[in-house]
Amino acid sequence: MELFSPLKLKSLDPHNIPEVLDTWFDQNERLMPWRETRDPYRIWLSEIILQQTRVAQGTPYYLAFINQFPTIEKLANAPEDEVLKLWQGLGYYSRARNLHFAAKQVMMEFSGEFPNQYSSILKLKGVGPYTASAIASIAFGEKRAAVDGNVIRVISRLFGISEDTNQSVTQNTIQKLADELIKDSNPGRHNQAMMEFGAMQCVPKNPNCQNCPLSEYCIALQNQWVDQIPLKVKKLKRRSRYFHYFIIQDDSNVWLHRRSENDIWNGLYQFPLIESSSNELNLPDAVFSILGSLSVEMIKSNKAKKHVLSHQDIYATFHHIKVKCLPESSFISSKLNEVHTFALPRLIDRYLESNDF
DNA sequence: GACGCGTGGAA
DNA sequence: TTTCCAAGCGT
Repeated sequence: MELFSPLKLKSLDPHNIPEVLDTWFDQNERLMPWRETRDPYRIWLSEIILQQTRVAQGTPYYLAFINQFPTIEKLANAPEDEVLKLWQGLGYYSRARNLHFAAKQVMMEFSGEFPNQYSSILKLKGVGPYTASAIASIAFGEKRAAVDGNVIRVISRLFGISEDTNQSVTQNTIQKLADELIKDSNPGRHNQAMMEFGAMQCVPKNPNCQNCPLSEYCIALQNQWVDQIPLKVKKLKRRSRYFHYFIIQDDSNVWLHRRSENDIWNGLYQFPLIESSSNELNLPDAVFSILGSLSVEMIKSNKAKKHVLSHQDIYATFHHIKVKCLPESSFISSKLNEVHTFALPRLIDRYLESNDF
């Protein structure tokens, strides 16, 4: 089957794309800690951290993990709390749990030897087709096209694919083109070049097409479709959730609440809260509720995206317990156990840093 | 196949 | 201010 259709254009021969890309990568590759090694453990760790995460955000976490867990064995032997604590603030916490689980998988199911081919790497929890391809190609030189968000964007533009890239049919088309492009390449390097190109040059918004080494190959550019490709049919509307946090403490303790499953921040710790659908909160009811039913699950709702703090400054006294609604900063306690992984860690930091209680 | 999961930066 | 979205995956 001819994947690079001659009918599509007047663009140059797509078979030359990998070489052009390789030259571009020579001149534009960014230095990253995980690019200094072919240790599959480190490649894997970096790939998990970078899922849906920018390099700048993930890099400090990568360094902290390597520092604390230089080998996969040390990671596997650590308590899960310790792994989660190190992940604190990065988001998508199931990645941390799966990371820990997979480390134990490697120790138990692979005798401590990191799996060395796509099919077995794919068995690791938290590793899907993209990540398995990336590890197999970068650490072991296997010819697997790793297709992530960057590659989807680059290929859909180059080949003028205007269909919805959220559809699996479209993704299959893109995967085939990616498979075609990786032939005759150094696969690990080619994959990284594709992703780097998407991240640096063929960016989502306002890419600099006037100064692009692939402009002559780009069907989207020739048709002035660049700002419409890749097409992603938008889904659900966002909704706001309002979390009113309370700090409840006596002289030496602060009340913490552990969130439960089927909602955001599963298993993480936080101050007890009242959730409402608007920014308003009935204080007496809220205080009564928070003190009377801390063990009762708060009302849950789906499709949440944003968490807004109430700024009302509320103060009440129940016996010897002080209750205050948290406006972005509050008071201090030394009794927050370090092993807890907090939702909204920056909020906790502000609490710890203040001295007015 | 649709949905849920986090955070921070950019426009 | 709001919206988008960034090296995806599990259920």
